Amino acid sequence: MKLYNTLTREKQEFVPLEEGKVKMYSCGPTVYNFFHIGNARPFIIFDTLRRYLEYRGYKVKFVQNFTDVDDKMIRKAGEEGITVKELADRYIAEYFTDAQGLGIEKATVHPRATENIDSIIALIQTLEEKGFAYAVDGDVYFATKKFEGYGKLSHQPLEDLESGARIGVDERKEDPMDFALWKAQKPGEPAWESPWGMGRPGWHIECSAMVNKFLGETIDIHSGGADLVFPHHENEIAQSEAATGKPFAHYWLHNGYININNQKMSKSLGNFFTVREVAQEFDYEVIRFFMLSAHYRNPINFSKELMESAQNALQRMYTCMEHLAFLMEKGTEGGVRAEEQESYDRMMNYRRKFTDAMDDDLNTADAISVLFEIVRDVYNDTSVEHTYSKAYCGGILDLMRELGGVLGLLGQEKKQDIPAEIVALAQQRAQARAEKNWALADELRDALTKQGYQVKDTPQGPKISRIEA
RNA sequence: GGCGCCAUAGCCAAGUGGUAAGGCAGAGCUCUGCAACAGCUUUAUCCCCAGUUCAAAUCUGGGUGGCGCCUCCA
Repeated sequence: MKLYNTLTREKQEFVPLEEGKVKMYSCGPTVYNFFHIGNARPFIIFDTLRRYLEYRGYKVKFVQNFTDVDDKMIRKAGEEGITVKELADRYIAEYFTDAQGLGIEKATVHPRATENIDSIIALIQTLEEKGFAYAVDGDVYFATKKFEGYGKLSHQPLEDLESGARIGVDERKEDPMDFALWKAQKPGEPAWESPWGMGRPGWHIECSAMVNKFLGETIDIHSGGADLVFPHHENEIAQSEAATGKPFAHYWLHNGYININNQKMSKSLGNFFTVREVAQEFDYEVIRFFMLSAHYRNPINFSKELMESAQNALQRMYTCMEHLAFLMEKGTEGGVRAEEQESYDRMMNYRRKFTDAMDDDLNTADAISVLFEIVRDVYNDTSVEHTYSKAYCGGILDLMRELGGVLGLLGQEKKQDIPAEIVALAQQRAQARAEKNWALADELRDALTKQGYQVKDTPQGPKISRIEA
């Protein structure tokens, strides 16, 4: 499998540190609000990477943190008149609601910054002892000039970063590029005891500390949004490698942005959508499908039209699965028949095409197109008028579930619970139709509609479904 | 100023040296009591110019047009 590594700027064959195992860390959300669709992209992408690695047989240890104390948290908690912890608890719960909807599996560990203060302090102390950090008035800063590799991820020499810096220079810092590891407490802020007095961790240090605590000094894959390359990930490398003297992460993966009308999504432009609000109009799965329908490193636009397009595309897959399920139900026992074998083998070969796509830097767009090729082949090779073996139909259906499952899709084959009286009405209508009593049939359909159900006469017989509000 | 990305049909989007995947929408057709569903068919020479090559969307150079990072940010 090849992965594009931001560190080397090329696609590289993935070789884990330890055979058969993968240690992976992804930067999680700051839990001060519902997460938006821009946040959702890395969650979905790297969940998919994790699923694929597991599909390939790797044992994956995946860690994703929650940043549960920072300036935004403190401000929001103040606005709402609750504690930072209450705010964090609330939005961590909301995170899991949306994440579950999106088919994002729980990480092996979801550490919270505030529950790992000890590790954070220990790491800062190590940096201080080794001369990479200095304390000023209860703040502690990382001395970027002391770390030789600074800039290797963003491929920018320190001088260039400095000359481009637009930040207001804090006079107490030895260098404009130095960043805070520990921040002294300000009145009313949550704080923890430390060798430098009461305070709280800076943003970057928590990831370094938690990677080290839960995964070790060197990990395989570190991922996040493209905007984290600098300064966040650059700083993580500096902190971790300065402390351990060892490589921090072998592969750095970054996903592209989501834009709204080619504009970056941002609060100041007011053009952002939370996953929660989009999910009111579209299924969570549509959001996931949309995210995976382009390569993860490309920027993508978000719009209602594109979501509708994704919704219809996804429906095509489910319809095909229903078609297969119908054929299977009336299928014959025993194995795949001789006359089905060629078709069956051809279908199974798509598995290889699918993994080839995924092996190529997680080309989910191509992988999805393979699924559609299967759909087309299914319709070419089968018809509701014929009978096939259960093994043949079921085999293809399972293949679609298997490959869809790798993408975290196609797991929603819904069996709607239709009340018995509704089913009875539909049966009466079917009877009326059989007797060509169209008037009665239409009357019964109206009755069903009144009760909130619609019936469609498909080649597989009448299909009842609840009318969505 | 430094570093980088992108430009493929109405829309979305793969492909990155061998003669343009896939999806959505549209159109036509099949099916059909009606309605709806569903299926099939169908739509491009790849931003422009020059070059390398037997062969380029794919490589090189030059344009043009978008965008991002360098500041909290997924």
